[in-house]
Amino acid sequence: MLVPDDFTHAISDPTRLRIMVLLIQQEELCVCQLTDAIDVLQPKMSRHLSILRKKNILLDRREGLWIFYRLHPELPIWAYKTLQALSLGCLNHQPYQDDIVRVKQAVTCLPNGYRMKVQDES
Amino acid sequence: MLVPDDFTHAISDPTRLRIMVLLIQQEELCVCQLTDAIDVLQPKMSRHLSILRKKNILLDRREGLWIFYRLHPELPIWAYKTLQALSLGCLNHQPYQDDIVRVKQAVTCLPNGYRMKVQDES
DNA sequence: AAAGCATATATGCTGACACGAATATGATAC
DNA sequence: GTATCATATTCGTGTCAGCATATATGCTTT
Repeated sequence: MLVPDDFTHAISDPTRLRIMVLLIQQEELCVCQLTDAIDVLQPKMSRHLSILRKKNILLDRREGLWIFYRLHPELPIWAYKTLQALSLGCLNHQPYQDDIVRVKQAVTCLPNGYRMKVQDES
Repeated sequence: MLVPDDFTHAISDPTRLRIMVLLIQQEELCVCQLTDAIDVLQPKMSRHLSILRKKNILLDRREGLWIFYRLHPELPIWAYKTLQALSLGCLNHQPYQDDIVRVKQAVTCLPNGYRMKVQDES
């Protein structure tokens, strides 16, 4: 079960906080989308996701080549509210604002096993 | 100005989180009361308070021998809400529950420059 | 269906760096 | 001088990034 000390440690790393802010907004994202949005090397992303997963803060789901991550459905209410309040502050700052923009422009994962660059929507 | 990364780092240390949970509930506490409640060595307490003070998360005020700490009045709203949500979770766990009990039993700071052990209220 | 290849993700390992604990010392108020 | 609180130093520990490599899945070809 998630305890406050584990939770605060988990979100104290800048990369992990960026992941959490994205997943509060985006419901579900695969590793490559997160890697593109936050612009880190893939092993680094994978390691941080592993930490969040092992603490039952994130839940993963495999679909073909991709592994999708989302907030753990049994995340305690206090933890969820903490994330909400925190992300409120993050959305006024960088790099969180740009992360949101980038994740929407990031590649899409397709059922046929390929990734597709999203076209400019304007 | 306080940014999310600094804030999450500040509350990621167990001792500092315990301090914050106490100060969300108790308005204002002096160093010796905090030291008694959390039961750490005084230099350790002082160092963690210094970190929170320098980040404008806590504000200090000297009164004679004692230095009182409280939440910084200009703490951003998102940070305050984050602390509220977090402390909600902490109050279901140890050592936070006992901290509250101990801080109420802790010594009182008197205007004459001495400390007095609080009598059992029961 | 099996082999070979490409892509997505995870993990061992290592070096660099940051952080906390404890002790001792310094500063301020009375 | 005594009490409260802050700071400096040392030291051990933990953690992160980056690289190399391993694993898993899905296509394609035969």
